[in-house]
Amino acid sequence: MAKGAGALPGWLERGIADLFPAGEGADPDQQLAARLAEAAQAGRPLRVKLGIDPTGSDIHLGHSILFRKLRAFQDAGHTAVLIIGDFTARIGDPTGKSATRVQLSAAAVEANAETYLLQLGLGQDPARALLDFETPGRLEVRRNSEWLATLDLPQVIELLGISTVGQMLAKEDFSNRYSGGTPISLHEFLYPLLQGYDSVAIEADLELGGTDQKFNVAMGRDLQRHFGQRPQFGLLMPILAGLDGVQKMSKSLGNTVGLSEDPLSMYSKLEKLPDAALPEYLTLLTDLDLATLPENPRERQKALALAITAGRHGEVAALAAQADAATLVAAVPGAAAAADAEVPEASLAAVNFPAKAFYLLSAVGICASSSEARRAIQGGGVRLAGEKLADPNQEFASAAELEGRVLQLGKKTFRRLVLG
RNA sequence: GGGUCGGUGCCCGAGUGGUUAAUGGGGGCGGACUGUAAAUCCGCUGGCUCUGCCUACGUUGGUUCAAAUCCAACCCGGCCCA
Repeated sequence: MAKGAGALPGWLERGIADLFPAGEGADPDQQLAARLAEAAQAGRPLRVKLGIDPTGSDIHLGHSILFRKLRAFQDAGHTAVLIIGDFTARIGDPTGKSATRVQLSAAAVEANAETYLLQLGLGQDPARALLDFETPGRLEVRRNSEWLATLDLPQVIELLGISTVGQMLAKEDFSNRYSGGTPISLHEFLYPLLQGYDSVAIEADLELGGTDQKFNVAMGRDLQRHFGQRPQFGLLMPILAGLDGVQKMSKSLGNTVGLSEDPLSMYSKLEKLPDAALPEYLTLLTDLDLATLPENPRERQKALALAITAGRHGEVAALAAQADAATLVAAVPGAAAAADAEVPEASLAAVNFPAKAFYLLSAVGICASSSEARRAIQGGGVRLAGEKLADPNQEFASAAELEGRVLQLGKKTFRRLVLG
């Protein structure tokens, strides 16, 4: 657990990877607990900064741990300042990237920002929303183009003067790339400075981030000091491992659970999470008390999947997903079971009949290509209404004979064929 | 800007004129096993309504019966020098 987290409330301390500074004594500039006490006494909520880079459009569970922590601050009466990095997204955060990021257009960034806010719960039932959009004073949404777009060259040079090449190269990512011979564009050096300047612009008391953000958060402290402000605290959360339990959760690695996924896919992905990742997931993504959970890892997987699914979709939907997942997976060869369960539908409308089996699979979208479908069938991984398909060239004369039947690929992909 | 090395399929990485859709590894998918997992073993892994036809080795041209492999120009990157 983080150093110096002694007198902190449980909601704050849960799951954190790092908190700094964490000095001794009761100095409100060195001890977050003291700062919280000071704020409570003055009746002034802390300003808790979280920056998001609107570069992708789907929020997944990995992102949500920061939002959960931010929400916890909101619920404790503090002000969440959500910064949409619409300006910095156009530079591209080099963090964790082996290569220079593509710069995004302003329009694309804006579109992404909109979908982000919707996924965070803008206009949603506050009970299910990730952030509290409703309570006055609990949320500010800012775009950093507000203050970054108008910086002039002398100001930029001032920012550049605050750090040194040595400091930049000390950042793990930059040093890896530098020593590994991967290009680093000069403008990438600006990113940590601009993110740090965000803290100045909004007068942050604390910045939330993943552990990969330590450098940037620390930079914010330097900049605030330079501009005569009290430096913020840095609160870092672990980077969530993906469903493989090894690599970080990332869309490009295909090991994510999206917040907007349907209950069944969310549940079924989570209930087979590798054992090693369970404690982390339970701590970071649920409020469950680990001490009271059953020891059996299988039971824990279920509890995890149920809790997270219920958080997004409600208890009823989560329980239904659990039941469906059980029927679908348990009864692999049994078609009858799968026939009752909630299964995503696939339309036969785009299929030209007569249709050969491999073509059907691709036309219906269950396989990415017809060649892939052919292989899947030859590999013995495809079932129609429970019957294994043996011949990729098997022909189906009309949609009528397929309607209502369940097409299955592997153990977990099911599609009910419908006419529409 | 000069010198030099290099750009191969999702990724890494072999291949330096001819059964090459292109060795191998990783990843992914499927099968067996299992706790629905992990580990392990096996198979598949460019596209196409596919007994055949397309498109592929940075880009564009060229040499050749034949090129990822040779030549030229260009684009992109590493390193060294400025």
